[in-house]
Amino acid sequence: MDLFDELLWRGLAYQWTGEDALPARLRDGPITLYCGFDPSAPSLHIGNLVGLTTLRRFQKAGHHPIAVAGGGTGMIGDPSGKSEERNLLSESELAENVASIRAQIARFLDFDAGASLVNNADWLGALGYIEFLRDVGKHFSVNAMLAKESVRARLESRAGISYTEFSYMLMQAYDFVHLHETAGCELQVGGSDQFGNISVGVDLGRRMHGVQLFGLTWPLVTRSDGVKMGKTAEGAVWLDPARTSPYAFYQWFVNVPDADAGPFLRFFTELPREEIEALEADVARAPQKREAQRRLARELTLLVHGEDGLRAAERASAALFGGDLDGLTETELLEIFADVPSKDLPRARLGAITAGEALTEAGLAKSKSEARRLIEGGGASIGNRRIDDAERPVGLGDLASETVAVLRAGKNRFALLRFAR
RNA sequence: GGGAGGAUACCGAAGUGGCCAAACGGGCCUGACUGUAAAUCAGGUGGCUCAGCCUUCAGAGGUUCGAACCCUCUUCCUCCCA
Repeated sequence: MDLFDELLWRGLAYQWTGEDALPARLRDGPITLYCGFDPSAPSLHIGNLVGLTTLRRFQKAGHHPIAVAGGGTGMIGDPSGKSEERNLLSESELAENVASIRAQIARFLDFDAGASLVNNADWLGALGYIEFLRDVGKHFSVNAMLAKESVRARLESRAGISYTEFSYMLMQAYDFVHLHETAGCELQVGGSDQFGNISVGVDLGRRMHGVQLFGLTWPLVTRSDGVKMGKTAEGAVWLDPARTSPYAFYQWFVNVPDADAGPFLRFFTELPREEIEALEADVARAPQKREAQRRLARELTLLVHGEDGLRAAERASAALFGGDLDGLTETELLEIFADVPSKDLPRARLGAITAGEALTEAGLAKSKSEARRLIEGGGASIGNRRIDDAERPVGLGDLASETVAVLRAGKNRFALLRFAR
């Protein structure tokens, strides 16, 4: 099975330009391709995973991936899928973000073996306006631009679209052509929402240089239960362990609905077809074991957080979901302390702090009222014991070990409180 | 430029002087049932020193014993006329 067939099988080839010419070109020999990443936050998140793993697949198949941090386009703002004009970041903020994202991309791509990361601010920033209008803008028809879905949606909305965002697609198209000129890049990959922007780049390549460029998009990844991709009650699931612990990252994948486990294994992992099909059969036969979800979580946690991160995530998960919370030792609890949401409190508060306050301090409830409601609804416990009174103090008897109390909200939200001496 | 109608909690949307911390729907949280599912049913969904109190109904003033609701000004939005 060659790369393109594999992408088809995995459901990653959703829409592409050039019809049969693209798979033929891929069979022809190594190709240079790129995928853009939005540097508007200092960390990538789960939503960027498909792009990262797709570039990785190409590199493993002998191609040359370029990750493009949109430091320049990030200063403009992509109108695709946005209902209103977005806030622009400063140049220095973007530069900082690009720097921290580089380390995350390095986990997926081998920069020593032909992969590279570039920041489009480097060439877009140097571009003169007149030069740009003359060399690039000349090739675009406003009539055609107005017909693009991303623009049309905004023209019809009350928010409208600024000239700045309207120009976005020209910038992205120019990126493609520039990468072709400087690095021989022939293919741009992205999510299906990018197909419009990508095909504009393909057109520009033909008009400016008479070359055939290609675009390939994957489908929008969604969850069958409607949970937003990479979202939890606490917010996005980030790749940065300081923002989302390996434990939380791992847990997000363990909790993927059965129906999505197979597709996600295909999208995100490099497991071979037979193995994925076997795991899908496992889900059908014994869904309660979550073999597929566990494997998915394991593969991705290993890739993103390394051996140590995976070990910590599995250790914490086994301890908390193992059933016997009271059987945990101080050492075990301290080991998982860093991975699970947790907080240190002075020993003096032991015996004085109420259960409601403890839940709030631990971050399981946003306010004491919410903690109270949680308790009244029977959804909170310390160790394995349900809390029945928000006012009852948390004392020595509630500790699972010498210093640590294990709090739980609902079925699977845990937090630790440590009352150190 | 003239005229009409709007702005309510995460979102949508009722309410138009006291019975309003504010109906209903969605979302979200929790319980039961389960598989750390789904579906279903039930409860909850501003804050606190919680049988009470405090801050909310675009913003600022005012009328009133009492205002989300009435009046004035301001900001923003929609529609009609030019």
